[in-house]
Amino acid sequence: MPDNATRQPAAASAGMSRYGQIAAQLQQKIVTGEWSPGTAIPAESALAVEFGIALGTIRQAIAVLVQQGLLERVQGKGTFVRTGLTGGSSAGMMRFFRFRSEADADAAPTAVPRSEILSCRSVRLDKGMASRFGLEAGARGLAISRRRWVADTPRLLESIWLPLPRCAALQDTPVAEWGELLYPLLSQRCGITVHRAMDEVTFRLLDAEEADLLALPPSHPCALVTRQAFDIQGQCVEYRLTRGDAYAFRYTAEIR
Amino acid sequence: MPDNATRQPAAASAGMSRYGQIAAQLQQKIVTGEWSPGTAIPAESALAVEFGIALGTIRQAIAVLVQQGLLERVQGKGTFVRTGLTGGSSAGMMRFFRFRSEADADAAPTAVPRSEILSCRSVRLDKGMASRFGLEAGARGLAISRRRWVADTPRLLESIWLPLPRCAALQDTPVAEWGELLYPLLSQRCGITVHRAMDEVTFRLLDAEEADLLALPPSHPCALVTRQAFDIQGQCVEYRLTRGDAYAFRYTAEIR
DNA sequence: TAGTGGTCTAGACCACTTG
DNA sequence: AAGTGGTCTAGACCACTAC
Repeated sequence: MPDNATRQPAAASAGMSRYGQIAAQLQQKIVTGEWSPGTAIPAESALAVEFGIALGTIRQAIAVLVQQGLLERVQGKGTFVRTGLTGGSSAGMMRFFRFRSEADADAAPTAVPRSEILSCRSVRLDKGMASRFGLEAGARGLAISRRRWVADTPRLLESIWLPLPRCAALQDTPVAEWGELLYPLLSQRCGITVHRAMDEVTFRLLDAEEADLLALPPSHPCALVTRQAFDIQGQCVEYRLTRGDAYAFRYTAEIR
Repeated sequence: MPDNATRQPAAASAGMSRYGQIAAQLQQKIVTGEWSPGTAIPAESALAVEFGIALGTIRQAIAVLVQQGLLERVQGKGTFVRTGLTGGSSAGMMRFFRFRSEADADAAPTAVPRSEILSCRSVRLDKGMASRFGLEAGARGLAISRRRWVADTPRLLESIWLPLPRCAALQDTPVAEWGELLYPLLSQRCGITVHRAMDEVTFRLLDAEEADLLALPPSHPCALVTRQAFDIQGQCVEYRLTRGDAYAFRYTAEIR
């Protein structure tokens, strides 16, 4: 067996297992974009040769990144860098709400809501929002107001903030061409991959303007979902507030 | 290498990998109680000999059950059958609510609320509840009403149903000896291990009686958590409705 | 048919826990 | 010192996917 010390040049090998070090190196290739989302990484056998380790060890390293959601294995085809979140039913707001069309009682699983951009303008970010995006106080961002419809009824109200140098391309895109989902747009226009998001749910009453836009009575109760989305480097790329009828809120969680 | 056909007697080996079959057999030993919660299972080497397979294969089988939450590995000590849920902060209702004492603003992480049993009586279960518990229509169950306090303030109202032959031992235990948590009680008195639970959250308004018990105004908004808890065999062993002030509701979820 | 990941073996040595 | 799980090797064959 070759000597370990000659194999690990100067990496961050402090108390880390071999496959842990390899996993970190693979993660670097993904985060830096050397391996881009959707593409296949080299075969296990090739990587084993490249790193000078056994097949089982490179498999263990890959397993770590699969667990983290960075890679995806497909039998017979290869191992692929995962595409970011789409904002569809699994990651989108519809997993928090169950809206019924007025017609049928327990309707079909609700599809992606139609998006109506109410406003989109460049604003100066307050200190908290700027630091969230890793910008200096006073930096600018994009503030978007969006209303989402399900079957001819306004259902969700969203206030979205995006960091501005990164998302400038959105300003050059007519809102008519935005489509229904934000994340595919961020990917295509700004090269931003949303890899992870944190949602926090609380409860309050609608103010007069919100109630009007949602066609609900003033002071109607609403669920408020606060989302922070992060790219593959762990940088926050979106802050969003979503309001929807509290009586349509329905969320299921499994414990252990 | 020994012949495979001689090694797998008559198990459910239909299209299943070797470690998958072994995992199923280990799961049987846990579910049937041959290996009880909290105890160590035989060492990997012993199991490898017992099943006539390589160490790596038994490790893969164990990994499956660890992933399922049935086993827990501890380096240097052994592999243990996991103890059930406790209903503490990780699995309990406090992960849905953030109550503040009136004194200090952003207080310490709230501990387990004190439990006050309002009533506990044997009732006839309706058809839905009975079938949930795997009982025939008209079977009996235990209906418990419980109020939970955090620092001298009533905060949560719970209605709990339990299947009756299984939980009969609770009727012989004075409520003064119940303690603050239900699941340890179920474990000690009835031998029931709660292994998994499903929570569903919705919003509605408190009725007059509920509001009175929670010292809140009538028609105050509340979060309603509906829980079904299951034992290690997958049998439902608890149905619970929990109501708490909607303004204290706060839940965080990570996506991907 | 060639290439991929999936399964499995039979060893070895290491790190941690316990008596 | 003995026993446990954790890591790693260097092979083998199988199942699936593509061309």
